[in-house]
Amino acid sequence: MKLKEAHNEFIGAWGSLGSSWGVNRTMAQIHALLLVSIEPLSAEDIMEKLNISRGNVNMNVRTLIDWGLADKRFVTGERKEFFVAGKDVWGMAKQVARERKKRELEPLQRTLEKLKLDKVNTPEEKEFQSLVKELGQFADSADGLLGKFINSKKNWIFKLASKL
Amino acid sequence: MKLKEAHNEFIGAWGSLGSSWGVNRTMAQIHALLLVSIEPLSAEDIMEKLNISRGNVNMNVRTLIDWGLADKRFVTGERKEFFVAGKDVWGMAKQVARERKKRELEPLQRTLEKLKLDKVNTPEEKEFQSLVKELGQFADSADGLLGKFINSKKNWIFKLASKL
DNA sequence: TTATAGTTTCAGTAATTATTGAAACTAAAA
DNA sequence: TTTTAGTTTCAATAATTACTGAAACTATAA
Repeated sequence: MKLKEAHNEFIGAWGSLGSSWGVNRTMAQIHALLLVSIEPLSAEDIMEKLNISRGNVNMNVRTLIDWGLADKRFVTGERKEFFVAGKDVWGMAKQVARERKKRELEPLQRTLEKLKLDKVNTPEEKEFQSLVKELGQFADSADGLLGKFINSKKNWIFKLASKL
Repeated sequence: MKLKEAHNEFIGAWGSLGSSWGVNRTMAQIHALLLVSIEPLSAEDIMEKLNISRGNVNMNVRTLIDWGLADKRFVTGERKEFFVAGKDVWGMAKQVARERKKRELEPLQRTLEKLKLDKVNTPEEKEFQSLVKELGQFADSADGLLGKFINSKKNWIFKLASKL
């Protein structure tokens, strides 16, 4: 496979995977494009290569920056902004985990927290209470585990995987 | 908080959380409704309580069954089908993990597998190759870890979380 | 058989989410 | 200042995804 071809495959795949990972297609494609580019790219470069509008590039690049997956880069002698993606897969995975923890796990925990019944007498009330409690315990463990992951050093996951 | 109120909160929350968990809102709401019901519910019960159409109930209940999150239940003396959700949070989490592994991780692994370059000479080619390799290693570890989780016994996650 | 109760499918429609493109904005340089 | 290069925002529109409702189907009972 030629490099160009592989790049395109990769960008396409990353884009369509993005949707199942909770990231929109364009954002994922821009990320992929930045990942495979050695040189920083300008908004225009991205517009051209992916055939998308300036507004779209702007919004999604901003989100990538918010997620910590890309950075602005000023190139000497150039007035416009350029962008690069962090090439460190480990750091990338941690950033994604951090975002998902925030968007998926934490709202669940907050909601469960609120669901306290006035009284717990009937079997239905008891069952509900224990459901909420179990879900809460589970969410807390998952949260703790993700937290460890996010603050871990490189290779943690490898070590962990081999330890089990 | 009254039981009814708590039920509604829970159903609403589970539904809106569903979307960020990659499950559509109705499917998540049906799941929540079944979770809080002691009695098995018929398609009609679900239609009424959630104000949705028969077709919608049917499709989403089927998906819940496919995911292993709900089961058909025949009630003696009744001709129609009733549905229940597994109340075991642990089993539920494993099912969700299994689905997400299938939908999110495995396609990534398959794609990365294909991205082999003919030759690796230029710095760009080298960088691309190492990116793909790193992603692959990472995906494999994550896959392994999830696999362990899916086949694990209850409390594995608690033990794991406390071990770290 | 035919009637009846219940389930499934799917074309059309509605709701949601992503994208465009042009106008408003900001800042550097002439 | 004014001009020019570049960035950001957002209303309008397109694309995607979910839902409805009615018709087709299946199975039991009269």
